[in-house]
Amino acid sequence: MTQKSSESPKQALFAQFAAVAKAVAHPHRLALLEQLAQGERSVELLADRVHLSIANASQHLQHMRQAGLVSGRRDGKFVFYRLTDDSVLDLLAAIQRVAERNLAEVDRVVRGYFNDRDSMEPVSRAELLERMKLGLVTVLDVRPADEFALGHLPGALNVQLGELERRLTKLNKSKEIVAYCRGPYCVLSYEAVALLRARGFKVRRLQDGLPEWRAAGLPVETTTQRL
Amino acid sequence: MTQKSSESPKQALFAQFAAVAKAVAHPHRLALLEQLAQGERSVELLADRVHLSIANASQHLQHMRQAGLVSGRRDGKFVFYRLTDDSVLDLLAAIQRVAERNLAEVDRVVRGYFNDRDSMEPVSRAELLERMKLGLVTVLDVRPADEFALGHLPGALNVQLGELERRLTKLNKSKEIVAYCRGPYCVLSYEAVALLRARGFKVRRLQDGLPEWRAAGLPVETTTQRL
DNA sequence: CCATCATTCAACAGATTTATTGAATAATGC
DNA sequence: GCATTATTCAATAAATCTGTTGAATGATGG
Repeated sequence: MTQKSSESPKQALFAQFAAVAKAVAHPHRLALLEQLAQGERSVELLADRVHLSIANASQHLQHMRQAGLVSGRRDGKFVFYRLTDDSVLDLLAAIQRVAERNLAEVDRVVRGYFNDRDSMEPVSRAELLERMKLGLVTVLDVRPADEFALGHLPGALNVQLGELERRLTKLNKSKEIVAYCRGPYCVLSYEAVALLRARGFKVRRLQDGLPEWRAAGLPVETTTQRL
Repeated sequence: MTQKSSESPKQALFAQFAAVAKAVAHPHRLALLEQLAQGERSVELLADRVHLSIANASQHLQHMRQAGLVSGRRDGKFVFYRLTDDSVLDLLAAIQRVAERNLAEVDRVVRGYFNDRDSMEPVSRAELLERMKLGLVTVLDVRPADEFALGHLPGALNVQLGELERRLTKLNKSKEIVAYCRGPYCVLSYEAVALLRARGFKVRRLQDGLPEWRAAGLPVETTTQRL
């Protein structure tokens, strides 16, 4: 982590860039970052969500802090971590894109969710915006209620995965549904799409999650609006 | 590298994404990728440029191939590697951006090249295009001649770092100079800017390198045009 | 088919990373 | 001050990653 200044500047730069890459190169850390993409979180909550021991989560967070990916703020007994920058979201999205395009294995995993690969094409932000204006789509937010309450796409319905089946009848079968959830990594939306499609709905998922939507300066609602 | 299918799909995805990140999380591999961003290269040439043993370079390349970052093609005795996809360029650029924004250490290294930090602001592709049309800038390509011959920005001058000082007098001091070289990581352009600025020229560097320019679908010249 | 060259493979030691444990620090409320 | 809670630190063992070496493979040309 500490760099020798004896190296050539070029090598020193590469070493620094590699340090950034290393900081995201671990499944647990990616999971932590996905959580943090939703907003500030305490160490305890993060550890719980990602199923890590507190000490381990703390260690990973510190590692990422050293690399400049996250920063921590102490408030009373708690330390709240957050992403330092929107550029971190870009990085996560870039990793996902490379993985999706290049890795047969990701394909295999994703295919487990979908019968028909072609129709899993995600909807871009721009396309969704346009179709929302025309009233053509039902926007579905599949995140937990507390995250939804803190901000969601305008007019979105919040239905968690577990409740989805029960509430199916209330969904308009003629409108296309667009599901979204967290960051670039959220798998909930994949699962929701798979479930709804199996029931005959026309569903796609949003390319990115809420953090990217927010980062793009698009409108976010905070009022709860339930099915 | 090989993944247990016993994991939850979510964990499996994270593991795959982490594998991609790991594949770029090493200074030597970043150096190799920078070379590959210029175009196909044989293992031997890569090993030489990055100062690695052949076996070591081969190992790193295979590692990256497994992660889907590069792909190899055999032609006679040689194996030529190339980036599988433009999405890899995005990933490299994203890493650099995070590092530049967040890491004090990168700052320190870069500052070693520049006296005056504010004026090191890079020029965006769009801005450069516009100023090129208006004839306001001299575009300077500081890559080796062979790379230049294979493609460069329209009207660019090719002067390598070593020759730069000798050819100074032929540069128009009233026009702004924009220097560029390889990918997002190329340090040559930083050095060129530092040198020229020390001589009183008005210089900035292009935000990205040639690969990004090409990937954006912008025009590339192949005729050699010398100072 | 043999010699040569480019690349890959296999095996090993050395270095780095990770998860776990238990102790240390920091802030709070009584 | 003292007990409690949240987080960090330190030490350790297990796992993984790196670079080197020398041998194996694949392709070419005589």
